Amino acid sequence: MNIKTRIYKQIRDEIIYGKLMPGERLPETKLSKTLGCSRAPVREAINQLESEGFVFRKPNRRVVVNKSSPEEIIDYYSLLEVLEGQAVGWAANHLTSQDIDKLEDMNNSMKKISTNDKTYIQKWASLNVAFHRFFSEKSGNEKMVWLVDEIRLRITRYRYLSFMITTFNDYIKDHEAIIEALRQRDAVKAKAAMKRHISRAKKVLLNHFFYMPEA
Amino acid sequence: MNIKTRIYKQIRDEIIYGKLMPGERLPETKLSKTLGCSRAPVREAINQLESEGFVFRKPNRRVVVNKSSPEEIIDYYSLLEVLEGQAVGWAANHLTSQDIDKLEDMNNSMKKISTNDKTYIQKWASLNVAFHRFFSEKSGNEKMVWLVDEIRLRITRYRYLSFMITTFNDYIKDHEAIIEALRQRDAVKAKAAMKRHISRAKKVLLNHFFYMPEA
DNA sequence: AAGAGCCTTATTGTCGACAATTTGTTTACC
DNA sequence: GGTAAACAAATTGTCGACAATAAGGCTCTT
Repeated sequence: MNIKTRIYKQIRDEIIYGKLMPGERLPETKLSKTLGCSRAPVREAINQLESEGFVFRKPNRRVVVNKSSPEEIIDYYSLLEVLEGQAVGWAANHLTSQDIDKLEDMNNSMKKISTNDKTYIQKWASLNVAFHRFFSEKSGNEKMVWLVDEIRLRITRYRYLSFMITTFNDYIKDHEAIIEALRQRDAVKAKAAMKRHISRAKKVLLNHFFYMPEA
Repeated sequence: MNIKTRIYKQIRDEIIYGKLMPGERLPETKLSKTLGCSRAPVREAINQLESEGFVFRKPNRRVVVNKSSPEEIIDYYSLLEVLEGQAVGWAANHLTSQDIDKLEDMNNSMKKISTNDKTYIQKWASLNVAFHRFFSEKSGNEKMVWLVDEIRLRITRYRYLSFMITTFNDYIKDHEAIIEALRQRDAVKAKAAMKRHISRAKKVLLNHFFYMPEA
């Protein structure tokens, strides 16, 4: 693998998992020393992180980690509601019953994940991504896949937190409602169910991390 | 201005205006010689163009100009319908009557542009961008601005062609319909009008450039 | 003590060079 | 004649260096 790619993933993950905090500066020279390579790959990695919204350049050309904010969560999730809702609506028209079986399998696998399993967050996350990605892939619009992926990448930070606080039962029921609507060939209902599902995820996140009562 | 930025704009414009054709390769060494700089800024410019969908890397790490396709037009414009439609719907709730006046002014300015003016395409384009951008800016969702800009950047190639073939009257009437619906405070109607408008632009483009009868 | 102008230091922007990889071409073999 | 190995050319990935720019600190003045 490229040095650039390795560096990129490393820095990105440190941002996602909260090791690099918002506002923290990312000087190329220091990073290249820490990571044991020259500035060129570090620079490319940072440029990519900038284009993906993880970091941004201040007017003085210093690069800092982007901050988290409830507004950002609201904005991204509201767009996901619109886009994934539309994706489900489009996909509903040409999903085969085998496709729907596959969705059900994924959801059942999620149901079986035990929170005693040490890697349950990773397992849930990857199944959940696959479940959601299924719709954009079957929407018949290639660019929908790109767009939803782009947004989901940008909210990975938040979703990682979300996974640690949620009892997944509500989400699984949401998924079941979507699947049920698809079985009935009711595109409008399926779309509405997806929007509700994403809206719930948005609220869960907002409640836990920004509007928490002073306990 | 940065060398990187200058190079980026130059290459991007050559792609947009059809000077660099789809499939054409972009070797860093050759470009740096042509453009009179070292490889570093060329490389950064190309990376940015890649992240914006203008070029892509083949498996052999050669970079080539992305091809145009009717599917791509359909996909991008369909997403714009959804997103800009939603933007209008959201914006409708908090647009002041001064805001609507401003929209009307822009549309009237577009109406007055004469095709005898040599720069009429540029004038139309910038007013049209401002008109459309107004809604995402007023949608109350910052990320909507980013998303719509991102998509519109990617279809600049097509829109440039579109400007050369269209009689703008239909578009101006579409805009008027949107404005009228907004004056009536009818968000649903305004949203539908915007979707129709973008759908029309999509069809115009498709008809002229890909389904042209063998004349 | 507050602010303006220098000096030092940290950081980024750009360069040329080399190593690694891929492509294209020639040569040898069946 | 066609295929494979060997070689040459083109291209990218990475490096270290230097120049340009901005930040932080120092002195001097008021």
